[in-house]
Amino acid sequence: MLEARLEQAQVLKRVVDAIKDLVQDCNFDCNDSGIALQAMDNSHVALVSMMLKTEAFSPYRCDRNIALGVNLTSLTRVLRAAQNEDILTIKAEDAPDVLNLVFESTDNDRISEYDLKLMDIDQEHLGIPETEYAATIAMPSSEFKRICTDLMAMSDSVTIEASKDGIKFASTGDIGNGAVTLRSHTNVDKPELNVNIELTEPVSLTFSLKYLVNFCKASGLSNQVKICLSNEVPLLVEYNISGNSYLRFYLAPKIGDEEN
Amino acid sequence: MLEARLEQAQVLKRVVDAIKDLVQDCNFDCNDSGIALQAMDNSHVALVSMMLKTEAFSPYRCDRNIALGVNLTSLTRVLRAAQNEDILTIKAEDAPDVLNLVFESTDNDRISEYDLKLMDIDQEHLGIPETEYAATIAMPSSEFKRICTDLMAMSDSVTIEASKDGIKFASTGDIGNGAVTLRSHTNVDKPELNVNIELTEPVSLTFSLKYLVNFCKASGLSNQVKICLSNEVPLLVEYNISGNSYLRFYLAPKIGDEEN
DNA sequence: CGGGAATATT
DNA sequence: AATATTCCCG
Repeated sequence: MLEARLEQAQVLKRVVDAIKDLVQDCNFDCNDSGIALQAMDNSHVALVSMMLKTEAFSPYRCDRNIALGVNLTSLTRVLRAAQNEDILTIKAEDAPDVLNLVFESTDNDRISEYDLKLMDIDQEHLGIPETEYAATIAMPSSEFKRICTDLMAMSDSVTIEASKDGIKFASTGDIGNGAVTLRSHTNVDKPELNVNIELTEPVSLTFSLKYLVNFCKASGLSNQVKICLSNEVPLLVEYNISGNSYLRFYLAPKIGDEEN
Repeated sequence: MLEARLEQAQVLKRVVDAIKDLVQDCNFDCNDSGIALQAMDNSHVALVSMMLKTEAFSPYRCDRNIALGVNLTSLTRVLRAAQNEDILTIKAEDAPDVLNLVFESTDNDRISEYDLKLMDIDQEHLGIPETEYAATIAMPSSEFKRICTDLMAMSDSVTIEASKDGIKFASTGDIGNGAVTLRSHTNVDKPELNVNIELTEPVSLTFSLKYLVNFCKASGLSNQVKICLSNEVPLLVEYNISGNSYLRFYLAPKIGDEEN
């Protein structure tokens, strides 16, 4: 059986909220190293990869590998009933029909318990190759969110250009064009504001802003976001969750002249 | 060429926000004394007049007269990308296709740069006669805003009556009627709360509240608002911006029995 | 003063 | 349901 206790229900709420518009149904793959999720969006342009390691839970117990096939819309509905500060325990049998979620409020004596029906989902197994990226940018997640929503006002696409001078997000649209440029920046007092750019070669790629804005729903998970780019390869946007856990989004670049 | 640096992007954000629902497209007329804007609303009931003198900028440079024809909805979209505390520099060539806006964040190393496409707009040149008003009222802009929104709950119109006793805003509607009366009032400690009434003869005029509520979006520009009235003449509502700069709204009175 | 959250609205 | 606005916290 599976039993995993999450100190902050918020973490799962945010994860699910950030991916529910991309993926309708998906498996939560549970084993003795934690809970993983991988799924492509309907149009097969974006890929979501979540890993919640055992350390994210206390305690964590998973006797054998289970795939929990969940409808994310239903899960969202259930999670809406959890306060952000609630303690969330998820449980499932070894061959489960339902996923059991228990919310305990920290302050008052309320316990909410939900059973969510599970479904069988075909595993389209997704091998994600480890890539050495030409450019790796770490920046405040709020800043990335701001840039994406701001540029969304100009266009559907953004060209991300990483060079030794910095990283430039640029969009061109009907009413004009816009660009935001960031330089590496280290703030000793507030490391969460750091902008760090590591570059082996210059990169310039164009992406759909709609997807990027969607990814940014995960901003609450972490102060910082990591953006990895290489030519001809999907962009990686990564939010770290306590410890080695993470929520990653991959997005294929637009090619050719789509970049208007 | 034009190059004008505004210490606080907020000022332009607020100006544009206050007029964008009245005017869709208008010229920013730039010359060596500053940047001016005059436009009537679609129904030709209200007139907006903005003047940003050179002193509002540092530095300010304008080699020759330029009319920058701007779609205010597009400009609003671009300005939304500016933080209130950003330093805003606007630039244009002598015969420009685009207006260039640069936002520099004060703290971190972000530079956002936007080009907004310009359009040709026919100058309907508006001579605004200098008027000696029968009544001139200065009051806190927040107070004026409150009165207008409160009375909006009763009616579409407000009758403003200035007499030696004070100024009275009165509305009559289906559910009843309401009136707010202010007297001159000097507060030594907090001059921004002053109410000052200067009167050469009593005045009573009726105006559309919808427009007045709209004008009040400019309240953030100044603690005080100046309201000038004369019989048979448009109302003037003026917000001062640092120095001699201002945002003025003119509104024709309702006539006859429309005043319900 | 700015950002996030909660709320009201379309 | 998504967005715009307002309130409150950091």
